[in-house]
Amino acid sequence: MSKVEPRTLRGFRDYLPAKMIPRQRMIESIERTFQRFGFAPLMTPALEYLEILTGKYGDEGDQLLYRFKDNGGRDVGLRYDLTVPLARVVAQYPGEITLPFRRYQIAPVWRAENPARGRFREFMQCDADIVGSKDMAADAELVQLGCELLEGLGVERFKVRVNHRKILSGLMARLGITSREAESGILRTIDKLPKIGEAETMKLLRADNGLEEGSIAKVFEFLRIAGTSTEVLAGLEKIFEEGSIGRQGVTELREVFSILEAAELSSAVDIDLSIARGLSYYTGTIYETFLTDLAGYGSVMSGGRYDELVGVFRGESVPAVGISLGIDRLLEGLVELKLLKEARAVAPVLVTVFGADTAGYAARIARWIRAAGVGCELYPAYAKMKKQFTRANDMGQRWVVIAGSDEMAKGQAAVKDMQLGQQELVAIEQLGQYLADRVNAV
RNA sequence: GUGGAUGUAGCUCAGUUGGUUAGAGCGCUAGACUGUGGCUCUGGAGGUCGCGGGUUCGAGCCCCGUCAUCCACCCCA
Repeated sequence: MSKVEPRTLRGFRDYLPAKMIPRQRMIESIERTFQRFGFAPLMTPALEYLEILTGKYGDEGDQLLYRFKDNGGRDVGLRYDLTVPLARVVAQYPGEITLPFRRYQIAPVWRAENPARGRFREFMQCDADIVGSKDMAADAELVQLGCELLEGLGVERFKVRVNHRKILSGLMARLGITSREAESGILRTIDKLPKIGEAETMKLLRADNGLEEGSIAKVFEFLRIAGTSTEVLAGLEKIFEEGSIGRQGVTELREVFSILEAAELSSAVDIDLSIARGLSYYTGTIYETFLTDLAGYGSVMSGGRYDELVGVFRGESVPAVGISLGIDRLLEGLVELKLLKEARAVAPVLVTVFGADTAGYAARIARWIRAAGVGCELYPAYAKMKKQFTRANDMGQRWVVIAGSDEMAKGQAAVKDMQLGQQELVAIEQLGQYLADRVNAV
């Protein structure tokens, strides 16, 4: 056989143990948080009929779908997110799903994007959604969940930025914009404000979006509304007439924030009127979350309300809100911030093996240690002690259990704590307990 | 997808106006230390100079193509 060049596809990555161990721990933490909030697990296939996926993400999104014909000639696509499959499931099993339905799903999604820092073609999303509630209690609950997800991962410095589609629609109504194209063009320009500044934004609004001075003034009257959430809401209320669509958005956001404040969680949450979100299915609140210390890095967690999406599959519309954490982007972000300690070994204990004469004794010791619930690796070859110690050191294993012929003769093992540099002789029947006490104390 | 930059050992990089056998640090490995890791010292292994073509007596260096990576735009988890 000719040699095949080992390589991975652009935008796709291998996760070696040093990354995979912390990643798996993150996923476990996220899953625990989801369950603590009463969300139930759901799994759906990676492949969907293409028609399920198309038309849900906007023109840009459609371009980014991985699509092909399967072996039977069917048009299929790899899922682009976990929200559309959820909407499909809710519509497909009306008899088996009790509304409001709270589910979580942790699974990879695929987007044929141009890879960049923190952006991949295959990445894991962690989604939680509440389907079947139109009330802001659900929106607030998901924001709270989002904050706790990040806190549970040890991320302290982040900000959830919240906006509302109806507020943006209200602005469009004030500008007399009716076409969806013009609207998304303007939103795209507005979205750049934090990056390019006011003067440039004005230029673009004039040049790219063809807005008149009066309209530009209205956009900035809107964008300059700043301050605490209470102040922003008050400012918006002055702009939007009672009964207008914009006013509805303000009222809903006000409700979300009053719940967050009462729950004492509003400090990590801000209103940001420039957040637009590209996915076209959002209809209400929208969220994007940024790491405070990585300005310019993409959103690590986002979501929003999509009251019309389920209706696409069901006829009657069912209101829904969701939030999605991108674990791979977050992981890379934490690596950049040096907040992630890479770990190489899963088991904290290494049992030495010197030769055929003591291998059986070492295997028996390892069995006892494992029976005590302690992760334990048996050195997989006959090697010099020095070599085995070096490995334990490199792997970050704190305890080395020496099972040589001297120990075997006495029914003992020497346990060395690599961190303290101290060593003790322990009878093997006490070894499991001895190590369990120490490992659990860490 | 568009524009710009980069591609030399496992990693970070050096490599003078194209000139014989391509270097350093770190890492890896063996030993100094014949039952003990981290520190130190000594030796060793490891490179189709991303890949393909061209110019040249001669290419890591110049030209073309290609692939990959990074940055910006775009968009987002």
